Order: sequence, then C-alpha cells, then structure tokens
Amino acid sequence: MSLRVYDTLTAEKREFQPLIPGKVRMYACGVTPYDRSHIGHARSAIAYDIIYRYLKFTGLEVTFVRNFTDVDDKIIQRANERGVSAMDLADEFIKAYHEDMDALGLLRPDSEPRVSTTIPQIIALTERLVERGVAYASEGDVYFAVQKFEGYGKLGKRDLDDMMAGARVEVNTRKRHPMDFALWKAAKPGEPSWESPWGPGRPGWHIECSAMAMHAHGETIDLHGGGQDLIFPHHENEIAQSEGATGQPFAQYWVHNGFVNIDNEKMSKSLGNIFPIVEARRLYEPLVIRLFMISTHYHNPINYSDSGLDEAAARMAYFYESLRKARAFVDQQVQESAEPSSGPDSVADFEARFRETMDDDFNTPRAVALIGEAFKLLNEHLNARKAKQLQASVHGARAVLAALSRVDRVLGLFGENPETYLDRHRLKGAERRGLSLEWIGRRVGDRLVARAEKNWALADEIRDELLASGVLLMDGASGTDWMVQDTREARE
RNA sequence: GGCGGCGUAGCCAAGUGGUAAGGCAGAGGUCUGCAAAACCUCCACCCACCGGUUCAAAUCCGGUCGCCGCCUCCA
Repeated sequence: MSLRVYDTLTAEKREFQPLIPGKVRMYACGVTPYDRSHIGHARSAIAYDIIYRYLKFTGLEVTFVRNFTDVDDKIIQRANERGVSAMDLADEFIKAYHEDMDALGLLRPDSEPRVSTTIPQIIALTERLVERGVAYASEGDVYFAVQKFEGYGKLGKRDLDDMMAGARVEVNTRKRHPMDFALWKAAKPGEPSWESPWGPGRPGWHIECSAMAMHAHGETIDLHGGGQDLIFPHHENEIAQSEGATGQPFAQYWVHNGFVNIDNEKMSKSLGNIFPIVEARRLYEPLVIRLFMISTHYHNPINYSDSGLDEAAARMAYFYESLRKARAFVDQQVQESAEPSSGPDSVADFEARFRETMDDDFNTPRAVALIGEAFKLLNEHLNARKAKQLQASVHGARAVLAALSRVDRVLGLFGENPETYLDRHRLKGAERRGLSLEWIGRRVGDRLVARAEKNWALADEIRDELLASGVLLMDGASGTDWMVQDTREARE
C-alpha cells in the first residue's frame, strides 16, 4: 500500500515517490500579508498542514517551506494609505496570520521565508535566466520570454496562441511578447527597492517562489501546493522560471486545493463577502472550523455556511463529550487494570484503515468517517460498563482512545482538554443565544429540587422552558448536565 | 471565445469498472419518572438527462442540459 497523490500537471493520481528516498521537500504558496487572512487561506493552509502531518506520520522526513510575499503592490499601497512602512505593515499581518493559523491547530512550517530576505537569490536566479537567453532586460525591467520556454502552458493546459486571441493584455512596449511577465521591475518613486544589475527595483510576483523553493530545497522539489487559482499564471510561471534556469523538472507533484464559497458565491472583494478567519473564530471554535474544512476533500470546492458550521460544531461536541466520558471512565478504573495490552479486534486494524484512506490522495472526509466509527465503538464500551464486562470495557475504551490519539497526530482535532473545550462550547452557545449562565444554573437547580420532591410536572415545565431557549438538559447519576443546541436559528 | 471542473437521498459528503462509505434530519427500539445524551435497527432497485462500449458503469466514450472556476490581483 502506498500513497497516491493527484498531480495537476499530469492530471492523474500517481504513486508518491520522493526524489530522495525517505525525505520529502514540500513547498506551499503562502499569503501576501496586507490584510487579515480569510477562511480561504485557512482552507488552503489546513490542506497542506494535513499533508505535512500525514507525510511525517508515515515516517518520512519532511521539510515544509511556506513563504510570505512581503514585497508587493498591495502591501505598498496599504502601507502608504496608513502612513507606515511596507515592512511594518507586513510584520503586523504576518503576526496576525500566525495567530489565526496557530488557533486552527496548524503546525508551523520548517521555514517561512520572506521576499524581502530573499532578494540576493532572486537576483541570482534572474541573472541566470538572462544568461540562458530566456529572459531579457528592458528599460530597467527584466522579463521572462515566454516563447523561449517550450513547455509554457503545460500546467494550466493552455496554448500561447489561444491565449493571445481574446486576451485582455495591456500594451507594454517594454515586452517582446504580450504574455511575457516581469521577473524584476524598475523602481518607482516611493517604493521599496533594491540594487540590481539592472538598476534599482524589486522582484516581480512569480520569481520569489522559484527562488525560495530552490534556495531551501534544491532544483527539484517533491510537492508544490497552492490554491487552484494559482495554477495559472503563478505556478505556470514558476515552472517556466525554474525549469528555464535549471533544465530540471521543478516539482514532482503539483497539488491544488479547491476554493471556499460563501453561501454558494465566490468570496471576492467586489461581492464584499470576504470572511476573515477572526470572524469565524468568534462564532465557532477554531477546531470546529478545522473539522468543517477536512470534512470535504481538499480538491473540491467547499461552501461556508452557518448550517455547515453548526453541523461541524455539533459533531465536535459529540466527539469531545465522548472523550470526556471515556477518559473519566478509564482514569477511574486505572488501578484495576494495569496492562494496556492490545485492544479488541474491532480497533486493531483502525490505524491500517486510516492509512489506507489517507494514502488515497489524503482522503480526509473518509478519515473523518473512520473516526466516527471509533467514537461509536468507544461509546459502546462506555454503555457496556454497567454490565459484568467492566474489564473488557476498560480495555476496549483504552484501546480506542489510544488509536484515536495516534491518528490525531494527523487530523489535529483532539488536542484540547475535553472539559475545557465543552465549557467553552457551552459558553459560546449561551452567548450566541443571549442566555446568562446564572439563569440557566438557577433553573437547573430549581428543577433538581422539584425532581427530588418527585414533582414531575414542575420539573418538566422547567425543562421545556429551558428547551424553548435552546438549552438541552441531560439528567445523569451525578446531577444534570446541559448544552446549547447548535442549530441554525441559534443566531437568529 | 479558449481551458478546466462539477451535477450522488430532504441537506452535507465519500466512492472513478464489479453492483451505492459516513454525517445531519426523519421513523422505530434499548435506557429514562418522562426526556436528553449514548447505543441498536430502518431510511438512494439507484448516482442530471440521452445514447454507446463491456459479462459488468455512478464510475469509460459521445452528445444534451444545468452550475462553477481559470484565462486580470486572488488560497
């Protein structure tokens, strides 16, 4: 059994074989830090986080590089508007990016290079391209000559002549061919610039990724990722620049994640429906967002909606509630069964099935279905504890917990303390409904008294009253628990 | 116009040649004072439509309809 990855370049799933056995060099395009990141960035980042984690999980030694494009028109413009330096602005949003991504449970990449600190490599690469005759200087700019690179269009499946037809190409007399793109741009007044063989200027958009990836990894990397929109022209140009300079394949596998739509519409500035991660984090637990994202295959589009997130929130509550009960049960029985031993057959092949699933192009939706099975089994063990099978239940529960925890090194969903998670979940739910904890606590207390007096009519009345507000009661041996329904009307 | 993708139950979502995972909702049951939670059972003779290839297709091929993305900054 081996990992198969869908590669955009060949348009098929191919067996994943790193160039250097046992080692993987992966690169993902990061963000331009000029604003708060949105949930589309989260989707992309989570996809590569899962890939990163899974590759490591299978025992490979992975080096993951993700860049920040901190030299860019948008940054310069925003910085000028605010009267701060471009670097300060980038620093601010890189910090915010880390805050968002850390919250979503992402592992930090092994390195996060910035354009501003990669200028020498970018200039060197550009010089190399000029020397090889595939790029040319023109009035302080340097352009890549698209016609000099035979494979141009192979990733985006485009033909140069076709593109020329209806292309909205601005007239630029410095270019020899309209599709030529800038590797280096001559400095304009008031913009950050660096000295170069062609005079002061700054890098074009695409060159940075080639320079960074090759600087960190060498001429050929194993896996390169990014959003679907980057296929053309960004990644196409990366291939042209890199292969044009080295004559070697740039990346073995090109991986692209699908987009996030908001209520079935594309997120865009013009529609004004950009959904920042901070906003989503305010409404939902970050790990709920993570679960939501991995419940759809990374390659497909996903629709962000309240009902979708509510469903993920409810599912997550089920997971954590099960974990809470199971851990309490297992801890309580700790002295009686010392040896963890092997679990029952039902969980023995769990990890193998997980790997089989993830080996199929990182099929996280199926992996999520798989952990659903594990939780069902876990709850079966908890339900069976009253019977005379206490030992078996403890062993069983312990085996499932262990299996889940191993697999969670990849999924990253269950790192929180269940009590803490559920408390916060309850709090957020109450908040959304505008309910006070004090009131809920008091009514629950009133009902406890009524129940002690076997005043069922009053007890039921209180329960209905709370339910009308969205509060579900759960009577147990040790008292009454409550939770807030994760339904659509919660915010209406 | 060119290129690419998608259309699976009320909803979300896997499955890319061997006879439809999983979740939500719904129905019944166990448990419960009654509930809730948890667990069990049921819930797509069928995968947009039409035709073809095949012993066998949701899966391959051709066509039709519908939706979307890229071709310009964009995860």
